[in-house]
Amino acid sequence: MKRTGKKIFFDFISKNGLKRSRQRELILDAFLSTDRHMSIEELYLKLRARHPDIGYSTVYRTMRLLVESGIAREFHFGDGQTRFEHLPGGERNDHLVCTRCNAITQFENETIEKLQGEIAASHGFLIETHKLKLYGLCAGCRA
Amino acid sequence: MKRTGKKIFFDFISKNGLKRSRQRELILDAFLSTDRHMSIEELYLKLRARHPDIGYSTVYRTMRLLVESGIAREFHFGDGQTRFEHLPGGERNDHLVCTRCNAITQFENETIEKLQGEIAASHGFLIETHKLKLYGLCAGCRA
DNA sequence: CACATTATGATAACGATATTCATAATTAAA
DNA sequence: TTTAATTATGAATATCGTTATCATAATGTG
Repeated sequence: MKRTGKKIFFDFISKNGLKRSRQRELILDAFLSTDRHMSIEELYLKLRARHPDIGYSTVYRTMRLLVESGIAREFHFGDGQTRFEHLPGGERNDHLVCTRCNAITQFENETIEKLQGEIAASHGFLIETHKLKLYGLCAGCRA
Repeated sequence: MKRTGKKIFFDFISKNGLKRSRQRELILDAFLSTDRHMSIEELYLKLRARHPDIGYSTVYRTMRLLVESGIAREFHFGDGQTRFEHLPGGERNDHLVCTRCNAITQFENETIEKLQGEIAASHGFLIETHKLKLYGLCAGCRA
C-alpha cells in the first residue's frame, strides 16, 4: 500500500461495508498512474489493453466510488465527457484550457481566492468550492 | 421591434436566408422575458402553458439560433442541463451557484479579471474567455 | 398567386451514463 | 476452511439530454 490514494480508497471501502476487488484496484491504479484528466472511455481503453475482461460499467461504478471516497473529482470541460482528476495534494479548481489543443494546465492564486471569499460574503453566500477556467490559446498553439 | 435582442435576432434571421416564424418569436420572447438561467425544458414548459402546439425540437433549434446570433449563451452548471443566459449587456461569466436550491447569482470583479490576465500571461496563455463559479449555500439556504 | 425554400412537430436515433439481473467473487461466521 | 450471506461483476437494457429524420406546413420571393 505504497500510495496514499490507495489507502484512502480502501479505507473508504471497508468503512462502508464494500469489498475489495481486482477490478477496483486496477481501475484505481490506472487512475493514479496518470496526470491527465481522463474520461471514463480513456480509462476503459487504457485498462482494456492489459485486462480485456474489465467492463465499462465497472469503470463507471468505480469512478463514482473514487469521487465519493474523496480521492477523485469530476470535471467538465465542455466536450460532453466527464473527466477526473486527483484530489489529494489539495483541491485543484483552477485551470487554463486551450480551446485548440485541449491542453489543461492548473494554477492557483491566493489573491483570487481571497477575493472570491469577499464577494461571497457580500452576498451572504457561503462557499463550499469553486471552479475557475480560463479558456484560450496555450503558448504552443499561439506560436 | 422594441427590444434590441429581437432586432439582432431577426437581422440574423434575414441575413442568413432563414425565415421568421411565430414559434421563433414566441421562444425568443420567452427567453428575453426572464432573468433566470432557463433550461430547454423550463422554456418549453413555460411556452407550452400558453402555446400547447410548440414542439420540443423547435425550442432546441431556436435556442441554437439564439446562441449563433449572439444574443444568448450556453452555460453548464453541473446538473446535466444546458442553461441559457442573455448576452447583450456584457459577458457574464461569474456566478454564485447555490448547491441546495440551485439559485444562480451573477457578479463580476475587475481585480479578479486582472489577476486572471496576469496568470495567463505568465503561462504564455492568451485568454479568450473565462468561467468562474463559486458553489455553496446562498443566504436563504444558510438561514 | 405559385413555387421554391425553410420551419415545424412527432418520432426515432444518438452518446454518455445509470440500472438490472444472473453469475462470480469476497468477506464473515462457524 | 467450509459455509453462508453479501457485494461486485459484465452484458445487456434503460434513461436522460440532445440531435437528426421526415412528411407536412408555413414563409417569402418573383
